[in-house]
Amino acid sequence: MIYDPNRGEVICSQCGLVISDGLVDRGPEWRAFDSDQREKRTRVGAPMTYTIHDRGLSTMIDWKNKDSFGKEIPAKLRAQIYRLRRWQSRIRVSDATERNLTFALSELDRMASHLSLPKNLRECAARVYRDAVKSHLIRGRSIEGVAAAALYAACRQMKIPRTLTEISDVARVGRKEIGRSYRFVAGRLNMSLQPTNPVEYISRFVAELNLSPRCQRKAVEIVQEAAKKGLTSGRGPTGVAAAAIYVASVMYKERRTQRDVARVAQVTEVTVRNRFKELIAKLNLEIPAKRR
DNA sequence: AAGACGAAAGTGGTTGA
DNA sequence: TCAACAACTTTCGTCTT
Repeated sequence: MIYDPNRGEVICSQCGLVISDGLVDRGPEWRAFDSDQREKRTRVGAPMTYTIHDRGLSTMIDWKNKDSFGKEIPAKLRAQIYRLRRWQSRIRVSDATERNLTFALSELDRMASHLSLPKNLRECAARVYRDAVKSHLIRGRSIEGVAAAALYAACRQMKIPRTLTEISDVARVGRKEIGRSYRFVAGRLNMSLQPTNPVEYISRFVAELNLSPRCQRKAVEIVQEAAKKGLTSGRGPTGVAAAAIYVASVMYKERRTQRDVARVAQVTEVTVRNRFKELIAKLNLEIPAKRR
């Protein structure tokens, strides 16, 4: 058997069969030209991240009383290590702004977890929050509010939009305040704040309603047609998405009630109806006669 | 009985003077 | 800064399936 570290494969030396691949190379990522270099260049630490207040660059001292070889630390040194740990944690979150940042980022992570948002989204939100702090935009606003706003902004930037209502459900502040903070922060940071495309919502809503993929495709198509006729401008994107999905569900005889569609889109039935009426009027769509 | 429909009054935010 | 305005919501009554 031969181990090929460049490919991460274990290969049978007789026949060339790949026995196992995708192995993690645990060696150093540097090339070493002599034994001296090989000893110095070892693995580096964890990647930098925006979601930890010091970007994950500070030292951490483990709570275990083991040294780096896994051996027990003699009792004589325990007290010293203990003091070092105390100082380390004090230094890590030294002043008030650091503490606030720590709190905001943990809050950000809590909310993102509740909404099961991907990690890169959290990084993005953390970056937005840091920018807001740097530009002194938190003054007069609650940390929770700005954190929630940063999350909302990140969702829109990453094209994985969540509604303000969804954010406020997991936030500790009301929807109004989040909206206000968002507009303020996004404006001052001149982020690209284009209105959300209803299409971005469709896949999520469709999934929640257990509708077929072709139904989803139809809904997207309807929204695009509606956009051409100016039926989307000025309207709430969730309402438009909801109506399109409703129409598509009826067309393909997978009908969901207006109430259900309205619920997942977090709008009222009335709004779904109004958008629905506009769609069938201006798009001359034919709804298969009241039959299922 | 549940769903669809529509009218009327209220809310929060934008716009234009 | 204030009033007009459009979109959306809430509530409620009526009609349809």
